[in-house]
Amino acid sequence: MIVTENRIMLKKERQAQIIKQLNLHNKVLSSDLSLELNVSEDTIRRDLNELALENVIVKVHGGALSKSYNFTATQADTYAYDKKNIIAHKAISLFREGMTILCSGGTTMRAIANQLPENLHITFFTVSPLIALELTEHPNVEVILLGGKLSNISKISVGGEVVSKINEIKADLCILGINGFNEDGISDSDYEVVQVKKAMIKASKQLIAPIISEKLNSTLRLQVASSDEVDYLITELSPDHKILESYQSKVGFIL
Amino acid sequence: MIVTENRIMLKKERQAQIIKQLNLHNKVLSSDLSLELNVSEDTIRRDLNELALENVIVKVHGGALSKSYNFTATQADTYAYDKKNIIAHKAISLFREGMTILCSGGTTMRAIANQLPENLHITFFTVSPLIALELTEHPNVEVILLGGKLSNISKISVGGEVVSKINEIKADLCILGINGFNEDGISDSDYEVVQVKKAMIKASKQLIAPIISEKLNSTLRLQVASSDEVDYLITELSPDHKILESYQSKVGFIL
DNA sequence: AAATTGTTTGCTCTTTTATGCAAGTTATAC
DNA sequence: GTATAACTTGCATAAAAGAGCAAACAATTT
Repeated sequence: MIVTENRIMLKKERQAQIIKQLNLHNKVLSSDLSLELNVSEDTIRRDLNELALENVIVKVHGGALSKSYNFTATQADTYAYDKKNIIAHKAISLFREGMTILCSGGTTMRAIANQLPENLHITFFTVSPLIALELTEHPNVEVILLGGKLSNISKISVGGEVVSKINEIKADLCILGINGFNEDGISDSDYEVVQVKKAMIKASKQLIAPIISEKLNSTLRLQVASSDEVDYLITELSPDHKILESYQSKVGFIL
Repeated sequence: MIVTENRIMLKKERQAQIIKQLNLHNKVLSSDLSLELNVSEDTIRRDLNELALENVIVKVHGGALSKSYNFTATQADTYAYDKKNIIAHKAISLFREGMTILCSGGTTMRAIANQLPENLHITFFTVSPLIALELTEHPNVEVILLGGKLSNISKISVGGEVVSKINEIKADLCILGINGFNEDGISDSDYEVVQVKKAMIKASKQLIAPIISEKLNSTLRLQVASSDEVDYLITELSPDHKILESYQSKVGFIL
């Protein structure tokens, strides 16, 4: 086979190009990228979806925006917002007076922090400064912020300090912001983040996995936990929805 | 070389533009936006509706208003905002490549975090989750968040853990958010916060005290530091302003 | 080297989204 | 009140996204 003009580009390489473009212009159009990189728009879309799943970019109709293009403070798109509130409610139903809860970041966790009833006395340990701030709005909640190097992408504390600090904690519940989830369990794309999440799971009696149904059946590079470690899988769907069927035997409960 | 004529604007991008205009003018007209952004008024209306649904703007007949426009406080805020930016600039002029800076919270510190030039490589240690988040927007900055119990009022980490962690640090500069200041020095009202601030000062070679002039000559219950410990007093005023006269002999430098 | 397995890519078909236009309705101004 | 601008609703169109499939390719094992 003869490569006529352009040398072949590997997937990773192409995605790196996309990110480069994004850093440069803060936005990219799928159609432009398709031309520039000599692949079909389908491929570009798949790339963008992957990068969005890894939380590196923000995908929008027609292309993608750089993450720092942080305009709407309530980044939750209008319709996902409702779903997250449903999930938040289900999660909160598991909370009991006096509990100690360990949690990471993510928009779903943010919804939980907002919906939290005023009367509950709970101690939260969190690696997410944003969640920590939201939680301090509740007078009956004690917030312990776990410090460390702050990851630029995921905005949570990472590193050995955090992990060893987590190891000292004994929590009732662990709530993880989840990026990838399938029958095998929870996965993520950032090594540092995975270390922290693993420690969080180990430090807690029960693991709650809140996830929007559209993120189900997605896999990222690194394994965080197997599905049998998950005590509660919470989605916005009814527990007997057929999408969840394959998870019934894998996780503890589905809410 | 491919020059992408960006005639096409993504929806989110357009909505970001609208918000920008709104922040700038506090009100926008659908008709104006239609012309500026080259889309029909229908589209603008739909955008405004969406943004209103997300609670980002207030939609009215003919256009939209900025959310804060409803509170009369905006003017005063913006006014103080300018002063804080002046202070931020002066403070940043003391920053050097490779420095380690220890900082607390407060709106002035926030202005500093925003104004920070992109190219500087600095390591920040901070007890403020909010400042930490703002700092992560700068790619060349390393942010170490100091964890601990999060104070509901001051929104910074406090407690023995934080203090002992701070004692392990050796920083070049310490920037404190300051509530009370007079010829005797820095004072504050929260015991826990004072402990943290004292530790921060001890851990740093130089102490920077940024303060809005109107807060000068105020005293709070607890002493944080004497004025001769302050290396740089930074206000929005000219260093030779008469209000600052009585401080000339007390502190290191006045900027 | 051949066979097997899994990944990547492009194509088709269908569904969804974004946008503008037209017709009828409501609000605001004079 | 009436006129005008702004809004609503429904519809049409084009672009984009999603699902499923098969060929091409890469990585492994035999």
